[in-house]
This record gives sequence, structure tokens and C-alpha cells, in this order.
Amino acid sequence: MASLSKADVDEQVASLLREKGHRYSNTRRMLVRVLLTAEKPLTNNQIVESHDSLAQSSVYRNLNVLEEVGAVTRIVTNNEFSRYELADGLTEHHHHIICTSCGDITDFSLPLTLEKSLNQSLRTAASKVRFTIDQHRFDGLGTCVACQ
Amino acid sequence: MASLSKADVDEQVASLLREKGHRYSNTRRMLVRVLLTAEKPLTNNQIVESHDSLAQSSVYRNLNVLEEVGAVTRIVTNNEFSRYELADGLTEHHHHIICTSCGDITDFSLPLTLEKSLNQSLRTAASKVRFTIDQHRFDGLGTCVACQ
DNA sequence: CGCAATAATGATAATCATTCTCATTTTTGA
DNA sequence: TCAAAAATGAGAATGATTATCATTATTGCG
Repeated sequence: MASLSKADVDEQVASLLREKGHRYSNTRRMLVRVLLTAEKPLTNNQIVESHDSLAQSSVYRNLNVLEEVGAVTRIVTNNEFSRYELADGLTEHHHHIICTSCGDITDFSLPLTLEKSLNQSLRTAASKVRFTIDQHRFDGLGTCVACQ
Repeated sequence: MASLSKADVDEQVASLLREKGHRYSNTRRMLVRVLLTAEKPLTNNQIVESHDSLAQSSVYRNLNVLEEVGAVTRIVTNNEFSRYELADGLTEHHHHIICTSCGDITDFSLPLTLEKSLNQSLRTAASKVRFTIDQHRFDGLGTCVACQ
């Protein structure tokens, strides 16, 4: 789901962090690399296990920091584990098909015209109830091959 | 968000429960009544506090049962509280605008044509990765008036 | 009717993903 | 080179949700 090079992503993330007084530490670089390489959103544990120099508490803490500055998006489905992916702007805008049984997630995209209509409808509805919209999500919920 | 009468909903829920060997107990009737009356998805605590004869553990347990039989949908946003609403089929299909700050949720609907296009795109994508789709969700994420 | 058998209840204990704490280490900028 | 500020990591704490289990309600059958 990468649309920018590793270098571009690094630069963007570094700038997002610096704007809020954070540093782009080695741990954070590692998280970004893992998420950039992954072809689907990962749980904290999946990330921790991908490198043996990552402490669980640091991964949680840093994913939160990265989420705060807008570099990472957290996906919550059921009440098991959260999953994390690089935020819109660092990857191509996309949507998810989620297995409600095992939590596995696959990415997909909508035609641009559909995406635009959706945005328009959403913004109209939001203004009526005086919400400010930051992002949207469109998820298909179902069962993956392994679980059915 | 009601599209059926209380009596119709009761009948549907009773049948959904019976199909799986569950009873439509007083507690469950009460939950359905509260959700049917509510104009937005409610947290467990909001439901518990709405009647003083509802035990917290029973509400959690029964919302799970109602979710299993397809009468109630659980909405998870951040990692605070889950919220619950009557499932599609018992209410009109709709979507949510969610405040990422306080968790408050407002309902809205999409034009039918858009809804159909969405479904079609989703199903096409799902079949490629061999997922079976049960439902979809389209949520706007942002900030409500109170929180901005 | 009684009367098992099965399900539901509710108070409380247990679970477990996530967050917090804090002493130590690293980085920054003057 | 040196404080000040930030990050780290191991372990403790938190808190929404789930599990336990003795008690109570409901069902269906003879």
C-alpha cells in the first residue's frame, strides 16, 4: 500500500513529529519501516515480534505518539487487538475488508468517482449535525477463507 | 431510527432468539425497548443507568447474546466503551458520524444509488480475496460541536 | 397441576490489552 | 562539554469486559 518511497515517508513522518516537539527516534523509524513494508494493518504484538529489539511498552507508546501526530491510524474492530497502519497521506487512501472471526484485514480501493460522492454525502450530513470531519472509513465485515 | 413498530421488532427478535435456543426474557425485552427508543447507539453504562433494575453483568451478557443472534450491532470506535444499536433489518440501514474525542455518535443515511454502488464495489473486492461479506460500515470520523 | 431439565440472573472475581510509572539512557542545542 | 529535555524498557496498575457460580425463573412433559 506504499505510494511514497521510504525516504519520502521518513521525511514526512519526521516533519510531523518535529512539529509537535517529538523526535524521530530509532524505535519510531523501525515502526514506520515495519508498517511501510507490511501489506496489511498489524497488531502491536505482530510488530513487537517482527524485531527482537522492540519492547512492548515502547511500541504501544510510540504508536500512540505516531497516531497523535497523524502518521499512523489505529483500526479497532472487535474488542481484541487494535491494528495499526500508516495514515492516509503516507499511503494511498484505501478501505478494509475485515474478518469478524479472526480480525484479519485486507485492503481494497474504491473508484475515484465513488470516493468523491461518498465524501460529498458525508460532508453534507456532517454539517447538518455540526460535526467537523477529519476522515472516513468504509469497511466490509465478513469472514475470510480460513475462518469459513 | 425505527422503521418497524415495537411489536414487529419484538416478534423479529423473539424469533431470532428462539432459532438459537434462547428465550426472550424480560431483561432482553427491556434492552430492545431501550435501543429502539434511543436515537443513537448507547454504551453499556448508558443502558444500565436507564433502568434501575438492570444489572451490569446481565446487560453485557445479553447484549452479547443479542449480537450473536443478529438483533444488535456492536460499534467499537476507540478503546473506550463499545456502543450498541439495533441491527440492520430492525432499523433502517444507516451510517455513523463519530466524534473521536468523546465517542458520541450520530446517524445519517446515504442515497440509495450510492449505497448500491458501494455494495457492488465491496463485493467485487471481497470475492477477489475470497471473503464472504456480511455487512458494511461507512463512518465519518471527526469532532462534534461540544468537543471542538 | 407438580416436577425435573434447561436457561437466565446478578453479585463478584478474573482476564488481559493497554496505559502508567520511574529509574536509566539517549539526544539535543547552547 | 554539559545540563535540559525526550525516549526507553521492565514491571505495576488500570479498567472495560468476560467468566464463575449459586440462586431464581421458565419451559415442556407426564
